[in-house]
Amino acid sequence: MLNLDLLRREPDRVRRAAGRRGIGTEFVERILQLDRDRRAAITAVETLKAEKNALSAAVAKAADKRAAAAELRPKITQLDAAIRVAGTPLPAFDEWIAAELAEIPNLLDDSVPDGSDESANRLVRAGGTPPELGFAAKPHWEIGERLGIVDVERAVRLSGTRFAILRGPGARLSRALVSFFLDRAARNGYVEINPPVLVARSTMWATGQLTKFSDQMYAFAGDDPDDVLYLIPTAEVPLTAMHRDEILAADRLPLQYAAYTPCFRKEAGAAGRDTRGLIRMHQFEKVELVWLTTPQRSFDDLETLTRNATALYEELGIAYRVMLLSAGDTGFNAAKTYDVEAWFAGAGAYREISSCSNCTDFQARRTGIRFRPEATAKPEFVHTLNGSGGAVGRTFAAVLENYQRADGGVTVPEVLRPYAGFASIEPDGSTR
RNA sequence: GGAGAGAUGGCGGAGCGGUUGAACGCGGCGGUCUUGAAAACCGCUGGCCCUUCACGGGGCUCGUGGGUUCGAAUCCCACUCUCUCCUCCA
Repeated sequence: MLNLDLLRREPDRVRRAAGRRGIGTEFVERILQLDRDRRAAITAVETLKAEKNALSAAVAKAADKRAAAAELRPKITQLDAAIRVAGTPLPAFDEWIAAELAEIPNLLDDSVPDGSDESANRLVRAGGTPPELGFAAKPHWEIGERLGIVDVERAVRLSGTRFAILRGPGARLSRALVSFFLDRAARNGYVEINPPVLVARSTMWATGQLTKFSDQMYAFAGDDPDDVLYLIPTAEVPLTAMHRDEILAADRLPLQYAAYTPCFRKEAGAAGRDTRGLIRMHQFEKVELVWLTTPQRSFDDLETLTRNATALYEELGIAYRVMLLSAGDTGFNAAKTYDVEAWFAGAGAYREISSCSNCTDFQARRTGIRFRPEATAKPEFVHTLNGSGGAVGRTFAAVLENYQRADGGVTVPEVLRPYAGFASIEPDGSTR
């Protein structure tokens, strides 16, 4: 949610940002007008209330309270009526303004390049080199099925499309990735969290997901319509909302959290995209990294977070590149986003594997997470960052594609061997 | 699912319906003392909103929403949440 104060002070800045994202700017004047009307109403109500309070105080001070009260009653009755009339439009103003404000995406950072879509994303850096396989690379689903470690057919029987079963060494390799990711997160100072994956509606709203992923989320309706629980589309939701409505001590910042969770997305609107393989699932696992930090350092922290993500692929020996998303491609909550893309030999392309964003104070304002810069200072909103520190399914797929051998077997990247307990998956599905 | 208890500031914990936005303690900040620190002592210390260049002024806020009253943290109603016990369960 944007700061109304900012919109009052720098409406042009808000208009410019909205323009860069390719959305209309009429809302700015609409909100400013509502805000003017609202403030006029507040002033009117409060003047009347002050008058009334003064009368009550006079009663409290009077020697004969009963008599004083009786004498002032008509005047107070009159004021009550005036207060009611003057205050009537207030809740409506608040609602309208909040509703308008809730629909505005975050302001973009100046470093975000112009552009309406991913074609304008800017390459920031790249690491590693795609492997020279010397034979026709297969897509991961073919490798996985041939080895008997990925079973899509039976998963479809259980749950429908966009589900997969990992089996034997496949399941084990996947678990090895999880341990590897979590160990690296711990090494980088993240506190591991095991959060609920089912959260209340208010939590979803607070983290800005109801606008962003509203048609993406699975929900369980209870008997009561308000009694709804959502399956998280990312652990960003519980990790960020954990400190909801808190005022954090400045010396506790930054807080760094890592959580390994399943994630659930309907993938509405992705019909026909990535229908094969493990890239786009209704249920997938990842390790999510979240920072709660200060405005002074949040953009530096975004660099650190992004490096935490890319370091994983360096260790795994998988080529990657970092893209700075253009204005039009940057998500609702984010002021700036880097996508980390890993090389997929079977696809012969880089595919998104982590998305690291600085949401500045945008989510914190909705979530009510603040900190006190100095012991005596007023609380300020924290800045929140999030990014995946290991997408399990996609990385699993990338390992199969980049480490496939001519004979159909797969070599396990060095760093994963201690976790997996084997160094390769042989063509017959055995491990070695 | 059944029964009971409770919700007050960063934390703990008081609070006859009337200058109580809230005693007291802890914590935090500032000061005195000290070479420095500790201890001791003194002072300050919730949040949100409107208004003001500023000083300041005003309003709201004791889980949430209503009600009674000239006046509610204190009385009434509803809701939400938390805790304890029982039941069930990985």
